[in-house]
Amino acid sequence: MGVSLKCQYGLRALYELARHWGGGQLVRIPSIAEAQAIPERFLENILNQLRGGGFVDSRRGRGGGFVLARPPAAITMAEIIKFIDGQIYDVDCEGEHPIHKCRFRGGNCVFLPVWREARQCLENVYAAKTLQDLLDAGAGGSTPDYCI
Amino acid sequence: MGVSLKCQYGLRALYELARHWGGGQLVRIPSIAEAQAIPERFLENILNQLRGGGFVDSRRGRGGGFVLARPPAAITMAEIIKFIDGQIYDVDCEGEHPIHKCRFRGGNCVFLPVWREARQCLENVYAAKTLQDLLDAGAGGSTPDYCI
DNA sequence: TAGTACTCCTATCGTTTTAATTGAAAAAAA
DNA sequence: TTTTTTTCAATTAAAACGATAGGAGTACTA
Repeated sequence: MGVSLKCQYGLRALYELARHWGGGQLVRIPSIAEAQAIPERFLENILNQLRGGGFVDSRRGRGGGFVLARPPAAITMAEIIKFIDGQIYDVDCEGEHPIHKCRFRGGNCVFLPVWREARQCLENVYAAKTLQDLLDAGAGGSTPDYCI
Repeated sequence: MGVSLKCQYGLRALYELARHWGGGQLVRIPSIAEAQAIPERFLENILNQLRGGGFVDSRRGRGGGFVLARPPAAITMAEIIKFIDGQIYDVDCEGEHPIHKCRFRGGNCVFLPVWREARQCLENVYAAKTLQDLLDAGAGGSTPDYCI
């Protein structure tokens, strides 16, 4: 009903990579998994998926690991959530259910504008938050951030 | 990831009842189900639940049916969604997963403020929309509104 | 060039949630 | 008493989600 746990894991993983962004240093899966409390094998899947989306690069073999493919300031939460969950907020008449396609009923749906407004609202929030912003927000804290 | 289908049905049903609000006239389940394209027996469950929440009143037997328990202007989408889905937007560190209780980690969670902002944003949107507002919005349309 | 430490890929599994169905039982009017 | 309607409780069906598993591939090291 909000952001899936998988997506939260993805965000946390990317945040962790952002923390090691300086110097292009590679971070290994077990390291990320431990730091952010993510099931290791599951994280593997997620990072793999993120790699396909151009969010991270990886190197195999000894000394391998993952790096952010772009600078933290160039990656927004909106992108990440859309990529992993498919969409930020999914309530629309253009859904799976044929009957809900009110787009084809003359545009008279009473709820459609509301869903649109809601979705837009969330998009604005998430589009305004880059990994760099999170990094800056976290810099003030004293203890490591194990939470999403 | 947004509003559950059940909840959308609930909203549509209440909207339909709002349309018949004048004169306190009772509306039968098959009538609502047909008008809003909702599975009849499923709608039964939903209306029953809404009855428990004080959203609708009902009368059994011949000539029975459902009525809105309060005027349309006194029912917001936020209330309805919270009642049926449990919450409007559920991404928080105070989740089921013990590790996510960052509330107890000194309040240093980087994501928590973002989730809060997102949730608040949605709440504002839905709290501002009463059934009466939807009614007004729908009044301009020419064809009946079968969509949520 | 063999070994080893890692990532990569794809498939599957189990649980939970959600959506929907079913079969009666109670109430109220005719 | 018969019909029409809601009410209640339980069950099934389907989908989404979270997680797991096994092996294949790649790069470094000695």
